[in-house]
Amino acid sequence: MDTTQRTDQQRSADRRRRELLEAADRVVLRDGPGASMNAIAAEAGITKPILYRHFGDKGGLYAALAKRHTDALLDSLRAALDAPADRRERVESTLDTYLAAIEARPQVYRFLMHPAEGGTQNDQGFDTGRHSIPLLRRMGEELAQVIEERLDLGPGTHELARVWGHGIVGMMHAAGDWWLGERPCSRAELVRSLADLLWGRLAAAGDRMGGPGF
Amino acid sequence: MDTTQRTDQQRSADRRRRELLEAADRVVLRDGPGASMNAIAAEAGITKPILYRHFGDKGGLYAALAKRHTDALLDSLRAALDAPADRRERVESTLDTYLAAIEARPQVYRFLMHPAEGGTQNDQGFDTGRHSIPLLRRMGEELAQVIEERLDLGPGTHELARVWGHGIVGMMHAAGDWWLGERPCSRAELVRSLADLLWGRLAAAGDRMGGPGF
DNA sequence: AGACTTCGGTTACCGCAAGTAACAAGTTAG
DNA sequence: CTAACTTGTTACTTGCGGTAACCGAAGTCT
Repeated sequence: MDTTQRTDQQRSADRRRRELLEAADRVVLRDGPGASMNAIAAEAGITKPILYRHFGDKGGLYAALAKRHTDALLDSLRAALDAPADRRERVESTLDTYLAAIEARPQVYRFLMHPAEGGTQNDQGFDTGRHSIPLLRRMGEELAQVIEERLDLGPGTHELARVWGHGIVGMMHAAGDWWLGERPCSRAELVRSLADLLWGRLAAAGDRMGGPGF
Repeated sequence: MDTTQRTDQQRSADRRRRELLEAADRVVLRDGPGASMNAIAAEAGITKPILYRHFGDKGGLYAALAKRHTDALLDSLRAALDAPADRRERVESTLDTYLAAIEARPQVYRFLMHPAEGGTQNDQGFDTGRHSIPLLRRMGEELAQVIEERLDLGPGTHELARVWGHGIVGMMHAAGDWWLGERPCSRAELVRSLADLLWGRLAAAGDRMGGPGF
């Protein structure tokens, strides 16, 4: 049981793990987030206990699965966020990247936004707010960091950037979700509308005559 | 079986239904959204099949439960949205009302944002985006309507208002969720930061020196 | 009065999915 | 040859959503 051996075994275990994840991916994309462990095991050509040996429990598997997609999406978002262009263009391009991703693979998206699913009885001692979707949290933090790095907002920049990061991500997510369901306009129009919102067009708009101004 | 009889029965059934809902409420608030039908029935002093007679299935019960809270929250939001004050004040008051609500009763909030929970295998032919939380959708539509009624946004007002409605609600939700978990600042500060974001401070902020402007 | 429906309710069950225990190779080390 | 470890299995337990079938106490019809 020397070092090289150990490494070999771990290598093999990692390869196996990746195979299992790919099988799980296929099943989840086919059957939705309610896919059973049995089904996943069958797709991978093995049986349940092996899955449990590798991932602990269903949550572990789903977390691992989510991490893959989350990382991938975050990478492309980072690219859009880092492109050499002015601020507005970059914001629009980031929004568009996100929307294009959820448009292209709605099942993945659906899975990422739905991961909790308390099978039996899960965490009772809940932290009053920890249930948020990991992907959203990560995107929020990431954006917050970018904002803080690049914008000069005076004192309190740190907190402000974080609020904005999570807020903007939430805006993008909710609008995207609604848009994906109803498809009321093109992606480009949606991007433009959201960027307009962030650019303060809500505050600048004139009141409609008749009632008190909004 | 004349009309009065029928009415009496229905009245009684409605009262019962309300009692059951209140029991369910207590259990869900105590045990979280994973509360079992057995537990709810026990809390109500009866057994499962009665719940099923009243609500069809778990989804029905949860939908009824969610509707109560959703309606209540929407009422208070409407009040804030309709108050006689200028636009910025009204936006801030609406944000604050929402945040105060989720702060006061995080369990209710948690439940409202989590209602899906496909028990067995549910809707497989999924509409690619219909899984969003009903409360968020309703809030988004409501806000969209208010925006459209009161703001003059030129051509395309209707679509623009809806995008903004859902986007703003999503911003509020995500930021609130994050805030509730980490409590990085006071509610008032959060409200101010979000309103600033909506007022275009992101676009107006100066670049930090060193990198390309965000 | 006595038979007949009709509530409000219960027990006992089905099916299914998560998770686990216990066991059966095959492989490598000493 | 045996001991330990990896990889896999079968078969089980537990718990939940959901349902079928039964039960008793009312009111109703004749």
